[in-house]
Amino acid sequence: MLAEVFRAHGYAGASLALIGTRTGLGKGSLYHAFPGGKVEMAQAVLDEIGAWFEGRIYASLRDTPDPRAAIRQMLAETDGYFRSGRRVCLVGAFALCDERDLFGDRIAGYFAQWRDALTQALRRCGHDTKAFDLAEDTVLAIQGGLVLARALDDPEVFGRMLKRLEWTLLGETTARVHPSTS
Amino acid sequence: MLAEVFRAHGYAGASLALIGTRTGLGKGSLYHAFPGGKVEMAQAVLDEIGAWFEGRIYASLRDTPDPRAAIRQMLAETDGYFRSGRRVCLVGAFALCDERDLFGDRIAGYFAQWRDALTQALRRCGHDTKAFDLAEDTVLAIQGGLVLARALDDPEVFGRMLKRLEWTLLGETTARVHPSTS
DNA sequence: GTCTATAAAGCGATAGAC
DNA sequence: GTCTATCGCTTTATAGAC
Repeated sequence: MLAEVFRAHGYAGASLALIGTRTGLGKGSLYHAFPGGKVEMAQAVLDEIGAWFEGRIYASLRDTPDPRAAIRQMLAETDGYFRSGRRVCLVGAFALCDERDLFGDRIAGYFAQWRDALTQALRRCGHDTKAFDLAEDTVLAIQGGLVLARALDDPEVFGRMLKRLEWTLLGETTARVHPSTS
Repeated sequence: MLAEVFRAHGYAGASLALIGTRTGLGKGSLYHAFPGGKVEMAQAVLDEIGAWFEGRIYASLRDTPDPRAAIRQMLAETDGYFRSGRRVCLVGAFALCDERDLFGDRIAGYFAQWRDALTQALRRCGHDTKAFDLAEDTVLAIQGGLVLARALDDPEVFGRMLKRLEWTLLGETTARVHPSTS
């Protein structure tokens, strides 16, 4: 709920008045829950997002005995989380415009953990030397897909990108066919 | 100059006081030059950016007799424009956080023109059916590279992404060797 | 714990002198 | 064309009643 206000309006655009309206709480209640004010609210949201990705995506990528299944799960969870391109990545948005300095460590951690967990999974399913490059390119493409989908107001950009990722990460030893080559 | 203030602080964060300081002009002068206020200033900046890319990148991609040279030029100009990953894409930032509705047509136009011009160039050098997908993936990767480079505070992310693009777009029929496979 | 009232500062924008 | 002064509004944050 709190996260959605930041997602929809950005850090600067999410005024306390707006947050109060959307959460149904007065400023007194908000400052009681978050004595640090707006900065602490955003930090809590970023921590919540980080925990969600850790539990649903990163952990499996690092630990599962079936890395290919974990990668497939990553793509499916990513599609669901970002509502197939209709939802913005709050961490990416904070990195670009809003005071990156305030949340720099959390922003960097979110992306570094994703990249490193995916690198591990890729190493365990054949992509030895290319694992890091492939992981970096994947995390980066997801962010770019969200930017482009929103800029063009066309969520299908995001879906096409995920399909290409599926092919790149899993397709070469799978029965699946790349959509652009079928 | 005006563009740099928006780039560094976002639309919401670029207050008129800050703009006045950086440009060395008072509010009176600013409103004389831009009667529409802050919205008109941002529109002028977006138009200036659009014209720059049209002249330096899009036009060559569409019209040159040597599409491979135009693509190489695109990669070089892109690297230079974004200062090898140290500079943010204002259009991408506006698309994500700041009032996208105010500048939606300019934002969509920027990316659509880039994608379509690149599609034309790719069609003329062998990538027939894959040209659109490849162009979309390229534009998207550049944006993602900027997000990730800034999030991780590591400009080299952008350079590695450009190298991979060079390989994907031009490498297969060229003597160049992909850095991650050499 | 939640509310209202309010403080102090910053915002975009305007008016008018020069 | 550039400036200063100012308007009206919104912002974050606090104080204190209940």
